Amino acid sequence: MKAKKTGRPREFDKNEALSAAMHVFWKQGYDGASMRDLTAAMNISGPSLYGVFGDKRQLFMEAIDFYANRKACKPLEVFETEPNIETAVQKFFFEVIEYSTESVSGAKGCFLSSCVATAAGELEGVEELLKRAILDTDERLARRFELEKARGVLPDNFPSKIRARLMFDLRQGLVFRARAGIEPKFLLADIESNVRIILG
Amino acid sequence: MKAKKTGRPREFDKNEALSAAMHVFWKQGYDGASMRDLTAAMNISGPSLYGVFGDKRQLFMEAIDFYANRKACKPLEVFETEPNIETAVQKFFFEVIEYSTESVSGAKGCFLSSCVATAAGELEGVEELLKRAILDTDERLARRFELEKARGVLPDNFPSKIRARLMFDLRQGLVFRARAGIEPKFLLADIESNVRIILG
DNA sequence: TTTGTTTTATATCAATTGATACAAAATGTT
DNA sequence: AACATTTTGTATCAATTGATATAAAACAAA
Repeated sequence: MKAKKTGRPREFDKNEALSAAMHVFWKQGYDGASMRDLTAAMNISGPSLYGVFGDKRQLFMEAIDFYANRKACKPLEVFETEPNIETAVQKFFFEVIEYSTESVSGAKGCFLSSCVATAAGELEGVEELLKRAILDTDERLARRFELEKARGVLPDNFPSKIRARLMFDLRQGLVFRARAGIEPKFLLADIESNVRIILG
Repeated sequence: MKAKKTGRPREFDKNEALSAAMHVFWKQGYDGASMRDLTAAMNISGPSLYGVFGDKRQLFMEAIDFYANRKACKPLEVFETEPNIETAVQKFFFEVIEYSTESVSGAKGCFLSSCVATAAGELEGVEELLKRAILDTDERLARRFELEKARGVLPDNFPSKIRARLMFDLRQGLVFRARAGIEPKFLLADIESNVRIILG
């Protein structure tokens, strides 16, 4: 698959560098993240960055793709693997709160909503990537609901697509509040009512 | 109230300038909006801007205050004045979709979520302003529900606060989707189900 | 008119921005 | 060994950034 290349071998892992870059963007925004901030966090030199990623915009686009397609967002993963649907919805929200409030990397909220959404206003091509990420997520969520309908757990008239969008939008509210510094305990308090709204 | 001042009179309206600045921030983000972008849109010179607002950060903070406290956000206004509660909720979402998708100023989405939320990650004092704006909105929404309970329109056990947060979070989902370029017709399609979820 | 005060306009500052030129270093190929 | 290719590190570029110095302009008070 990966052709052995000639020339001096790269001394860093591309995905690790991408992840580091994503967290800088996540915390500081696209314009707020300088190339020096980025190279420092990625632990590579300027020319190395440009050599691999092209320029700042392309690095950003790859970071979005990394987040949306490669990283395997944990809330979604949990939602798809937890056997019981009610628990799955619970855990989904729990994981959302977990990752949007942990300030280990200093980046609160959600990469898509706190960073990519802002950049969508001025950076060519970003809006389309964001739109695709949203619609894909809607569909992944709906797919699980459909599965539960087929298994007879959810009623036949369960509106999977509407509830999937609802679930995603509620997530949006959570990460927004997290970004604003509202404490996790307040966010956790609404999980149960959210679950009832989505499944009920 | 406003003492007559000596010296050369100001040649521009502060609120108009603030509104213009807000729309630039809205579209381009805090870091993406240069002082030159701002002065051009506000139609004032650099030194005038600094003379009145101090610096870029203070201008931004005033823009947030302008949006949250002075501007009288139209969706909220409509929600509070429409007599019928069901229609009020409908119109609230309709207005949200209206202002977040109209690209007259080129700024889609919501100022708070597409711009302020990003800046909250790095600009001192912004997170607190954002938090206050969210909690205040929660309360304004809940107040209307409480009013309807007192009037006997909503049942006594109606969970006003929870539904207020739910309503605000659904709004968050809408403006996020709007920012991503999802067409208004798709957003409008979910209004009815949103209304039923909030009041039902 | 004179004085004091505030705003305006021009011009420009030092610092930071995204991005490169260049040569040395490290590999595969011949 | 000699060559081609790719990456790395240093040093630096022109352009843009947020912010000012300066003096003329426009007002009120004396």
